[in-house]
This record gives sequence, C-alpha cells and structure tokens, in this order.
Amino acid sequence: MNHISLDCVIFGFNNNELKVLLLHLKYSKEYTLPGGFLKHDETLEQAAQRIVKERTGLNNLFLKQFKAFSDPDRSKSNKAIFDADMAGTKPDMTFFGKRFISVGFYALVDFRKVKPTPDLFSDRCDWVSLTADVTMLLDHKQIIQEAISTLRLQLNQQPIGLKLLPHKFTMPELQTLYETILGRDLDRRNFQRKILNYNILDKLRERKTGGAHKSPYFYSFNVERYKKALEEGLSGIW
Amino acid sequence: MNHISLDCVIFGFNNNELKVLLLHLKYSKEYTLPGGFLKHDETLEQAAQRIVKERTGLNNLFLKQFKAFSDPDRSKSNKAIFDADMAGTKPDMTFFGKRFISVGFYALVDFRKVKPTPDLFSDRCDWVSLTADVTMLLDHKQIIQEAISTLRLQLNQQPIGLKLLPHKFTMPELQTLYETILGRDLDRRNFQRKILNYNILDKLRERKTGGAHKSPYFYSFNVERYKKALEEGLSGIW
DNA sequence: TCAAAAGTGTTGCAGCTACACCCATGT
DNA sequence: ACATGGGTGTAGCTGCAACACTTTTGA
Repeated sequence: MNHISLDCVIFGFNNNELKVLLLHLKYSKEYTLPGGFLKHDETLEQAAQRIVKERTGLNNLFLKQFKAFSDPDRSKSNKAIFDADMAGTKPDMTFFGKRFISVGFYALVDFRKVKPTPDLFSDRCDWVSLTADVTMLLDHKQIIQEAISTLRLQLNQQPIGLKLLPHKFTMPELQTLYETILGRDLDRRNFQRKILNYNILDKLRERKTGGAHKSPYFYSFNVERYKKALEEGLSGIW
Repeated sequence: MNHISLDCVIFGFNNNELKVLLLHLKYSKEYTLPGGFLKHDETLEQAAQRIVKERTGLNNLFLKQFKAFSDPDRSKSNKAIFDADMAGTKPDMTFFGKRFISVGFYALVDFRKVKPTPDLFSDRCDWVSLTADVTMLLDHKQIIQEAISTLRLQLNQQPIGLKLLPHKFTMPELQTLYETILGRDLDRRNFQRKILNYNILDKLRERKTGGAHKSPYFYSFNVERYKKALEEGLSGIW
C-alpha cells in the first residue's frame, strides 16, 4: 500500500537564464518542488497538469514524466516536516507516516505567461535560477538535476526551444538556452548555421531594439516543420 | 491510495532475433509481462531485480525504468482476470478491485544464461520474438513498444550491446542487434568501420565455425573503454 | 569614437555514404 | 564449383570546427 505523489520541475527561461519555479515553505524556510498527490480516476499526466496549473495558472502545458523516485528513505523525513508545518491543523498523521513514491515530471513554460502562485504551506512561489545556491527539501535538488539531465538527452527529440521561448526570440537567446541545457559553450556562427539548416526557424523582418550594441533579428519557430523534424530527431550531437 | 505494480520487459537476443521473456497465463491463454508488486522497504529497482530473478534465475541484471503507466482504465479488467484465475484460492478481492499504477522496466540479459521459470498463474515462460504475433494481456503490447522506443533512443547512452550479447559475438550478430533495435538496415561495411572506430571492441583471434560460408571473427567488448565512451555518449546518429 | 555584440563568409579536415573486390566455407 | 556471406579498401561528398572581418548600436 503506497501513496503516489508527483513532483514537477517547471522550467522557464528569462534574462538568459534557465529557472525553476519553486515554493518557499513557511515553516522550514526551504524551497520545494511543486507537487501533490494522484487522485482517483486521474492519470499521472492529468495530475501533473493540475498541479502545474495551480502554481502557474496555465493549462495544457508541455509535460514529461522522467522518473519515479522510490527510495524508502526519501519520505522518512516527510513526517517531521509535516508534523511541524501542519501543527494545529489536525492532519491525518497516519497518512504522512507512510511511504511515498514520487513520479518526477518536467514542464516547459513560457516564463512571461506564468503567474506564480504559492500554496497553503508556502509563503512564496519564486523563479529560482539554476545557478542560485538555495536550500531545498529532501532530495529535490537531485530531482532537479535528473530533470536537467533528461532535458539534455532529449534536446534533439523534444520541442524544448519551442516550449521555453516566447513566440519571438533572437538567435543569441536560443543559443544561450542551448548552452545552458548542455552546460557548455557553443560557437556562435556554427550554432546559427546548424540550427538554420534544420529549416525549423522563420526569420522575421523585425529586430530586437533597446539593448546596447547591434540589434539582433527576431526568429520564431515554424511549428509544422519543427514537429516534423523532431519525429526523426534532429541529427547530430551538440 | 494506490497500488504500485511493476512490469518488466526482459530482452534477450538469440538466433539473430530480439526476444522478450513472457509468461503464458493458464486461464486466459494470453501472454503477459512478468510483473509484481512493490513491497515495503524496497525500491522500485530492487523490486524489479527480484521479479526478474524469479523468472530468469539471474541476479544483478541491467535494469532501467522507462515509464509509469497510470491510465485508470488500464487496471479495470484486472479484476475479472484475477477473479477467474484465482478461483478457489481465496485471494483478497478488494485488493484486485483497486487501481494500479505500473512502472515499466526493461532488462537486458544474456539469452543463454536464462532459465525461464513460470509463476503460479502461468503454465509457461517463453522467449517470444518481437515479430511474433501473439495475444497479450491488457496494454502489455504497448508497454513493449514503449520499451523498444526507449531502447532505440538510448542505444548510444546505454551498454545495450554489452548486456544483450554473450561474451563472444560476431560482427554480423552485433549488426543485426543494432538493426533490430533501430528497425532499419545498416550498411555492413560502414557499420563495422564505425563501431570499430569507437575502440570499444576487442577482436579475438578465434573465429566462429559451424555456419555455412566464411567464418566470422569473434569480438568482445572492452568493458573499460565501453563504459568510458558511454559516459559521453557514442556520437553520431545511426 | 569606441567597445561590445551581431551578421556573414571561408577553409580544412573528419567522417559518413555508397560503392567493389577478394576470400573462405559448407553444400 | 559455386553460392553465400564475411573481410577489407576507396572515392567523393557533406558537414562540422575553427577561424576573421564587417556592421550596427548605445554609451
């Protein structure tokens, strides 16, 4: 008899940084991944959509299961945390004393469309940069790491850029996204040529103004061609 | 309150065919994936090892989680099946009436080392070729398909050849394995050159005799170099 | 006017594709 | 002897890596 929970790693891209949407717990002052429990007559995917919607206000997001976490020790510290957190609310303690299996999902969202919303146990809901060094609940840091590894492996199979970037974006922005996910630098010129060769981008006439220096062109994904290209996987290794 | 089950897709390679180890149910005459339930104080990975050991006799196999299946409709037909199957054995029927979440694992085993062992509900435990058209329980056919898709995507990240082939194997055997997983033919000469360039194979002096025609050399994996190469992923797309 | 970022072009090399030829073995 | 499969070699092309130069912009 086990309880199934979900943890969602919600990725957004802003200010040339990859960020994760986290809840800040009132009691323990730690950050935690948005999560929840699987309801009856709900698939894991539906539960993940529900959870992400509650935190972001967005429906129908791009979501992917990446791993089930089942170490019996994972949930042992749960009880203590919830004991304190829910003091006075008379929770069902037998529930939290039990064991949890958690299925990890990652979500890719358009940063600008999200309205971060805290839940009952948290005082804030923040975008936290991956480079930020914050304290996190349990093994949530590892879960985020696993999510990024998965992202990296699936970069050529999933519409990662399409889902993370706004409709219009510049080539340097796209490159930074790829560099962040891959964890290494790419040659600006080779990157541009390679990605353009896939024929999945439309170059717009418009340029991005306001920044210092030469203004870059905007691009947007040609969704049809992108989806088609992904079916075979974008060849080559970055 | 959910029950967690596991389904294991156990792959073996024999007679130049990729095969899956399946149980043949006494009652329904259908094939089913070896599976079981998660016990307390057991990780999913440990449970999978236990289940695979019961069917194959082998310990410590290469096992990988690939997806959790959670459609509420999946398990509805379970009750009927087990009602009939366990008639007279007084099982806990409330148990089987409940909902199941199943975590899919795939295992890669050396065909020749396996002793297929049926369980209580089955009269046989057979290696079934992927090309064979057999009737399978519930969505088990799709689960196998998902396992193969995963295999294909991970061909360059996981030691798939190493785990599926016997210690000594020939180049044509290795090629057939790759072709089966990828679902398409590869050029014999280019395949050989490419795989040899990875420097992960040791060519043995010995040749395979007994077949008609020219006898091919045996090769074996250089485990050390293979593991090392996989850390970065074998570059290139097949 | 200058520094920094962005657009564009070129060259060489590596690796893949698509082939052909020879060799060995059981029938 | 011969059909079939396995070992080895090569030519051409593609595409990537590693580069430099010019253009645009705000400060």
